[in-house]
Amino acid sequence: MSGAGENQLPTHELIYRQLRDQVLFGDLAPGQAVTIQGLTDSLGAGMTPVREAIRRLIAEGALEFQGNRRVCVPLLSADNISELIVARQWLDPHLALRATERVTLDELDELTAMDVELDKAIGQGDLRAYLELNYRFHKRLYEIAEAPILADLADGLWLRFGPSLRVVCGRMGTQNLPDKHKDMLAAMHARDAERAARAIREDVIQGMEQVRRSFELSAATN
Amino acid sequence: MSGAGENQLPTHELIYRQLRDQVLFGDLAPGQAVTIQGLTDSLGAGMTPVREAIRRLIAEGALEFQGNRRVCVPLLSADNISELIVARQWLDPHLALRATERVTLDELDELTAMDVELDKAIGQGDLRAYLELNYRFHKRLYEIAEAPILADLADGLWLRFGPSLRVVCGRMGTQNLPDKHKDMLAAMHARDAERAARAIREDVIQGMEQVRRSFELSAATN
DNA sequence: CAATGAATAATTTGATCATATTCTGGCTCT
DNA sequence: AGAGCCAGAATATGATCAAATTATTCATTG
Repeated sequence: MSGAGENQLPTHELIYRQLRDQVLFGDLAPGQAVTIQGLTDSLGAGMTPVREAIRRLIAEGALEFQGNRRVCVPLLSADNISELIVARQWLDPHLALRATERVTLDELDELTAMDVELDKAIGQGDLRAYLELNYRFHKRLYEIAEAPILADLADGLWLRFGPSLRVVCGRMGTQNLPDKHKDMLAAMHARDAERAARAIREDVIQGMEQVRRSFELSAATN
Repeated sequence: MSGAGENQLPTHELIYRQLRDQVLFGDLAPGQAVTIQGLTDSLGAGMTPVREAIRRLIAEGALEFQGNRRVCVPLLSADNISELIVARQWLDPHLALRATERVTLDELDELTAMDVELDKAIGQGDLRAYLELNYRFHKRLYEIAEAPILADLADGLWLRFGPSLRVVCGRMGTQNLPDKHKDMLAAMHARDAERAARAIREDVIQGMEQVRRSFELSAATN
């Protein structure tokens, strides 16, 4: 068991992760078409792995299959956004509560370090870094909650609003981005699960309502 | 435009649906291995469509990828079951509440008819029919709620406990299966959304706790 | 005569399959 | 029991066929 020269992941897994990140961090715009042949070219892989990655992302709601045989990045409706808000408003606090009951001091340090990085990204106006770090912060929280099924559900929601989030943040700049993480980390330190859950709930609401407002604005101007 | 000889669905979609039903209604036992070549033989399709169907089901949590290149039907742990109970206890009542606000009289008749069929299946001890009708009843409710994302989440949970549910019901017989549907239908008729939500919550708890108890028993005897 | 529209041709893209290659797991032999 | 070999299954590629969208042409009309 060297652990060093371990086999690399299969191609379809790599393609999946690349495409997933592109959706999650808004490299693909909402409504944009995704073609198999386009990806075989741009990612330099055969069609079988690409097909599998696309099917997976469709199943997760990250991509949309359009009746005919076209695939695209979903364009959210106002109702969709409301649903996402409702779902996250329940899932995220629930997971934060569980995480507070289970978190170790090492993990708290880890989360704190991530939040420092996050602040740095906001300060530098680095949108991509903000999106990535913010996601990883929440994702780490899901893991600590030790509820793999609920974590899967919460994780899947990010894929659905990722593209829209990028658009919204691109318009508003990185200054007034939500970050209630400090409240939450303090609550976790104090082992006050209820307060941690409340803090996360506010973080979620603040971020998601921004998406909703931005959507309503763009709907009005169009 | 005859509309008669419309094009049949693509093979990968057909394979997906067949496999999905097999998982959902317990034709595949928990822990059972699922091989690509086995399916190409038994379903008479090429490997590409089979691969795509399997990836999709893995993404939905209906199948499990086991590190190496093996795939199997997931074996639930006690913690997994607790998570599923928590998730359904929130999702199903929420969707029932929305459905009550939107349901038409025709749809109520439709649900009532399904429940009659369900009673018939229970009376005849037809387990497969019970599982299928019970699923379709809840699924129809999800559709009526007009919340596609939340419905997707709820729908995905069925795939996770489908195999275990079959095992449990097989052990207990069809007599004391949960069916709080009559309470719920009455509440929907009266447009009492809160009561409908409570009824569904009891239905869910009753069914899922049975799974949990059965799991604990089998864990104790093993 | 210019412009619009339908019908058809051409190109692009998706779906499926057959085949080659690689890796895992079991079995045997020492 | 441990190392190496063998069988079988999964991964990945490219070719082939089918479908859909786009481009083009021609006829008809104002």
